[in-house]
Amino acid sequence: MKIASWNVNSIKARLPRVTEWLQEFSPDVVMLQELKCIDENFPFMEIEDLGYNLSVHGQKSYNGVAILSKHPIEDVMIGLPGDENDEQARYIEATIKTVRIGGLYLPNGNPLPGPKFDYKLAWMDRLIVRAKELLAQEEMFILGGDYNCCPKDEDCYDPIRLAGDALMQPETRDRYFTLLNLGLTDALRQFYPSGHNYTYWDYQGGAWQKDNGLRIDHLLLSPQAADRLVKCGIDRVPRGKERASDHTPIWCELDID
DNA sequence: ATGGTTGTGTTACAA
Repeated sequence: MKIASWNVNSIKARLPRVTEWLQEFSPDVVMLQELKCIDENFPFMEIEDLGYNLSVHGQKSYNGVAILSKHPIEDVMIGLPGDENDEQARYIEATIKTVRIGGLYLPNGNPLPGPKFDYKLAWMDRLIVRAKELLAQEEMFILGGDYNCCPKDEDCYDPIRLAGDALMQPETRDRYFTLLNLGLTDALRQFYPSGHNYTYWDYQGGAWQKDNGLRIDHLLLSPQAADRLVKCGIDRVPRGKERASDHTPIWCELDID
């Protein structure tokens, strides 16, 4: 079963890129982030016509997450628990076959210090709580998406230049590594233990052409899912196309029916 | 070099 995550930076602007990629790559499950549209405006038909079921958690202009699946989507949970006043559409969780899938769009957190960075850290604390709850069930799960976190300096093309960015802060990294220390596995690093494996390139300054990227999209696996991990990779092809998202898909394959 | 790009939805804000 192929499971992917992609921050599309507007599903409406990206629909041609998304549909061609679904047909070429044929993932079983996809977590999408930054839909930038309300549920009613999501292009359901165009994606359902390709054989995908859909669960969408949209929002006007900003954020928005979805899960696509060739298999039935069950027990959908909208929103990350822990703050009833949080109205940003950044989390969706559902069960597909025997795997619990959590699709997330972690807050960017810039500028810092300030309320946006505080919100990011609080959101990460809530994600840690949710990860603990899922781990207690001792079943297969994946927490995937745009984490807006460069775990290490090697995950950034110029760590000096971006040292002040929220994606690089020790407080951000500490919380990311707390997730790993709970027992989650960074799927990509199982196959590419070190080096540059970027998933995001800024639109500005020819970042893509210069390979000035960041590794900020991650697939974190529960121990039961990691036991079935066959392969993981980053598909750079969509980033090089016309009208591309600034992110490109990350995917993994699990050995399950 | 205090800029640059893309998207939403109105011309400001987020990334």
